[in-house]
Amino acid sequence: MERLKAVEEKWQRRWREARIFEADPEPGRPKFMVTFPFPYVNSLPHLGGAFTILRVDLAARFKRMQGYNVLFPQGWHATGGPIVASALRLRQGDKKIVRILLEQGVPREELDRFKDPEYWVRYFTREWRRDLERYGLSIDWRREFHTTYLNPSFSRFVEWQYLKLREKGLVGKGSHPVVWCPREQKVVGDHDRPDEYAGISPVEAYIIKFRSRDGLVFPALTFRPETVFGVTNLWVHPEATYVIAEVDGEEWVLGEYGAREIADQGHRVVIKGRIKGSELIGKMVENPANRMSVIVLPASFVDPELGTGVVMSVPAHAPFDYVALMDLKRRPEELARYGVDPGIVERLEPVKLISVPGVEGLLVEEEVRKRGISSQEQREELEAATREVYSKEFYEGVMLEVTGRFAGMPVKTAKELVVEWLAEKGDALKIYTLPRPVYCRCGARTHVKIVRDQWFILYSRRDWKEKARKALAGMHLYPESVRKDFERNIEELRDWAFTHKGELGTRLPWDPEWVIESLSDSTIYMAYYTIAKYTEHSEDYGFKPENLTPEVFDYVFLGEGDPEEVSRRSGVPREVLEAMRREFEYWYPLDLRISGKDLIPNHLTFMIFHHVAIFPEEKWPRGIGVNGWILVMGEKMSKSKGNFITLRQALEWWGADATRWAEVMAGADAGLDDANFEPSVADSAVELLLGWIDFVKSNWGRRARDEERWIDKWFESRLNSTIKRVTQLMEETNFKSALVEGYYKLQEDWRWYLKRAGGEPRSDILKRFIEVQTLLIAPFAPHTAEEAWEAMGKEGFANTASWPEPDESKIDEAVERAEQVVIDTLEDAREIRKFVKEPKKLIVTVAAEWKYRALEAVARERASGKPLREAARAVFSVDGVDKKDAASLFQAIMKNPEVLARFAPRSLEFAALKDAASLYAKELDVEVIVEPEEEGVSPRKAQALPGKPALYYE
RNA sequence: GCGGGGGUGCCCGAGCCUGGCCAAAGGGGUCGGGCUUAGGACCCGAUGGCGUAGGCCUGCGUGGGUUCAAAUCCCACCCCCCGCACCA
Repeated sequence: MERLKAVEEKWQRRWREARIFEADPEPGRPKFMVTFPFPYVNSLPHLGGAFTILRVDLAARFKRMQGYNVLFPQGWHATGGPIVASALRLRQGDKKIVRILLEQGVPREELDRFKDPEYWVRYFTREWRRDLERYGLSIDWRREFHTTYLNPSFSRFVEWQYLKLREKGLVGKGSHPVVWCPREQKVVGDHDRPDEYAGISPVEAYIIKFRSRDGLVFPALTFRPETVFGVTNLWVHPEATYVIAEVDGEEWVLGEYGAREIADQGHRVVIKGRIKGSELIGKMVENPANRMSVIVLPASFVDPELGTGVVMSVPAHAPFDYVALMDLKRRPEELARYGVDPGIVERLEPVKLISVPGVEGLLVEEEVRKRGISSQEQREELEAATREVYSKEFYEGVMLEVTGRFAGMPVKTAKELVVEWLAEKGDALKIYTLPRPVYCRCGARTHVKIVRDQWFILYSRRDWKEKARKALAGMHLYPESVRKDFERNIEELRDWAFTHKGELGTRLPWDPEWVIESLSDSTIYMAYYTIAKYTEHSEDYGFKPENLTPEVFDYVFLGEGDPEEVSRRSGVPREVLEAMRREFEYWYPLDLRISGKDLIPNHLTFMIFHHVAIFPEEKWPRGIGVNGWILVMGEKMSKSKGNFITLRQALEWWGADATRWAEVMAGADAGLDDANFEPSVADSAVELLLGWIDFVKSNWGRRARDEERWIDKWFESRLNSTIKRVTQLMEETNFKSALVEGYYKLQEDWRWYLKRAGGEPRSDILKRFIEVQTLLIAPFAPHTAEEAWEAMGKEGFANTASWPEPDESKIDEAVERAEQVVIDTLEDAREIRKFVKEPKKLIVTVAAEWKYRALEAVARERASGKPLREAARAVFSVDGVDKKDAASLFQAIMKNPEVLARFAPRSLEFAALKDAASLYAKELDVEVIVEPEEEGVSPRKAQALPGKPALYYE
C-alpha cells in the first residue's frame, strides 16, 4: 500500500512539473472540453462526488490519449444558504455543527473562524483541491475559481448574464409561496430546519366561509371544497384559544396561527380579541353552498395551530369527521357540558354526495372498519384512511344529486368549479398552507408566506423552450436513453424564482436587495472557465475585476464591439481582451458535461436553456453524460449506517489508483443505475495494480519464443478486437464495461494464451500485450500506468501516449470462434470424464466436411430471417448427401441450435483442436487423438457437429 | 397521483434493446487441491438437484401469454429506490 502511495506521489509531482494538464488553445488541433458541475463546498468530498468526477477524469484522459487538446477545469460553488446557515448555527453554539466540523478534520482551535461563512468557503475550497489532486485528476488548476461576491470577477460575469436575460425579456416579476419564519423574518429552506421537517412544502388549500347569524365568519380550511355539500357541522377544538380578527373587513374567528398565515398572504388582518373554543360550540352557522344551518361541535383531532383551526365536517367522505361524529354520539354527556342538546347530534347523519364505482355504501365506513379504527385518537390509521378515500374519490368519484348543478360531474372537474362558484359569491378563497407543522431551526413555528415582487426566470416561454429542444436534439447524450427525460423536463419546466435574500451569492444588478439563487448562477459558467485563467489573476494581466464591464463580456463571448474601443472604455488591456476571446472561441462549445442523475431535472436543463438564450447556436453544449449515485456495500452512504467514506479516507486506505479502480468497478457506466462500491474490491485492486507493475518489470524485454504457433493468431485477434471494443465503450463513457473488457477479460485471455502456448508467449506478442494493457488501464490507474511505462524505459508519460489503435488485419472472427470451440470442448470433455472410470484415451472427432457445408447453408438462411425450422431444411438440398444423413443432421440442429452461432470453418476447428491436443492430454490426463469424421475410428463419430466435435473415451 | 430507475444464483454483479452459443460472464465468499515450516499472497478445480457419456429436472419478483425456443418479447400484478421546484 505504501509502495503504491509513493508511486502516486512521484507521478503527481512529475505531472505537475511537466504541466501536462494545463491546456492552452492550439489553433488547428482538435480540442475537447469536459466538465464536472462544481461542488458545493460546505464539507469534504466523499465517495459520491468522487465517483462522478472520476468519470470526468476518465473521459479527459481517454480523449487526451486520443490526441485531443483536452481542457478539464474545476471550480467551486458557495452560493446559497447552507454555509450561511451553518455559520449561524455555530455562532449560536450548535453542538452538531461543532461535531461535524471536527469530524471533517478541522482543528479545534480553528473552530471559531467558521462562524464566518467566508471562512467556510476558503477552508473547504482549499481542502477539496488538496483531495482532488491526490486523487490524480487531470485538472488544469489555473482556471480554478469560486462563486459569490467573494469573487468579484465571477460576480461580474453572473451580472452580465442576467442583464442579458433581462434585455431579452426572459426575466419577470411575480409572487410565490414560501415557508416563512416569523421570528427570523426569512425563508426557511430544508437546511434551516431540523431534519424531521425536511421536504415539507406549501400546498394549496381552500377556506370556505360559514357565517353565523350575527355575521361572524367561521373560515373552514379544506383540501376538498367539493364536499361542502355534505357538511353536517363544523369542528373546533374546545380547549383551544381562538382569535376574533378583522379580515379584509369581515369579522373572522380562527386560530392564531391561521391569522398569521393569512396576514402573510395578502390579506388585511387586525386581531380584535380572543375566545375559547368551548364558547363557540353550539353556535349555528350557514353553509354557503346550500344555505343549510349547521352546528359548531367539539373535536379533539382539530389542531388549532394548523390551517385555520376551524374544520368543516363531512362524515360521509372524511374518516376523521366520521369517527369524531361517532365519538360524540357515544358521549352525550360531553355535549351537555357545552350546553348542546344531544338530540341534535343524534339526528346528524352522513350525507353521501360522491359515488365511487364498486362501492355501495360509504367508502369511509369501509375504510374505518377495515383498519379497525374506533377513536379519533388513532391518528396514524386515520391519516392512512384519509389518503385512501381522498385519492379514490378524487380519481374515480362522481358527484351525486345533492350537489345540485355539479351532479354527474367527475370529482376532478367539480372541485375547481365549486371553488370558482363559491369564490365568486365571496364565500371561498384559495390559500397556501403546510400539510404538517414545520419548525425553523430557531425553534419558531413557520407558516406559508406569499413573497411579492419575486423575480422569475420565464422558462415557460414557448419560444425559449423551442430553442432548448433544438439544442437538445443536437446533443450527444450518454446514455441516449435519458433524452426523453430531458425532453419532458424542458416541456414541463415552469418559471423559476431565482432570487433570495440573506444568502451568499451575487446581487441582482438592477435590484440589489436580491441575491441570485444558487442554481441560477450556475448555468453558463462553463464559459467562464475558458477565460478564468485571466480574470482570476487580473492583477497579472493589468486590470481589476471592476473593469469587467458588460461590454467586455459582450466582446469576449459574443464578439460584439471593437476590441480597441472596448479596451479603452473598460480598462482591460486590448491583448488580454483578444486572448480571452481566442480562448473562448477555441474551447467553446463545451463537449461533454458529466453529472449525477440528480441534476437532470434542474441544473442540466437550466444549462441548456441559458446557453440557447445567451450564445449563438455553434456554442451550444455538445454532450451530457449522467450516472447514478454510489452506494457503499449496497446501501446509501450515511454516517448512521457507518458506511460513509470520505475521499480522504479512501485515499488513505487504498491510495488513488485502487480507489479509482474500485469506483469504476462499482458501476461507472453511463446510466441511471446506482453503483455499488465494495471496499473488498479496493483491497484487491491494491494487489492487482502492484502485481501489474511487477509483471511488467519481470517480463518487459524478455526473450521468450520466436516461432509461430496457432494460438498466437488467436491472441493477436483477441488483443486487437479488445482494443476495438474498449475504445467504443470509452467513447460511450461506459467505463466499467471498458475496464472489464480491457483488463479482466484481456487478462483472462492472456492466461488462456499462456496455458495454450505451454507458458511461452511469442516474444513480440508479449511486448505488445504489455504495452497495450498498460495503455488500456492508463485512464483508470494513471499512476500505476506511468510506473509501468517507466519500467519499460519509454519516453514521456503513459498518460500522454497514444491510445492503442486496433490492427484490423489481425482481427479474425473465425479464428476466435475456432478457439472458442477448443475451450468449450475442453469443458465438455471434463464433464463427461466424470462419468468414465479410468479412461486411457480420448478421441475427438471433427465433423465431416459436408456437415459444415450444410450448416453454412442453414446459417445463411437464418441470417436472411427465416425461422429455425425452415432454415434448417436447407440441409436437405446440400449436394451429395443422402436423405438419411441429412435428416439426422436436421434433428441435431433442432436440438442444438447454438452450434449455428458457434461453428468456425472446418480447417480452423481442426487445426485448433489438433494444436490443443497436448493441452487436453495434460488437463484430462489421457492420451488424445483428434480425427476427421470421414476417417474416424470413434464409435461416436456420427455425433460430431460443426462447432461441437464428438468425444469418446476409452 | 404524475414521471423515472430497479427486483438475476450464498453476496455483489453482467446479460435484457437485437429470443437460441444461458444453469446464466466476472468478482467475493465457501469447499477441495497445489505451493509453503505455518499463515498470507499466488496458482488449479468445485460451488441448484439428479445422473457411470455431453442428458434430465428446477431456475432470473409473481401470475398469465406469444414462440419450435423466453432471464430476454407482450399483458396484469406485487415490492424497493428516486424526482415533482426556490434546494444544493
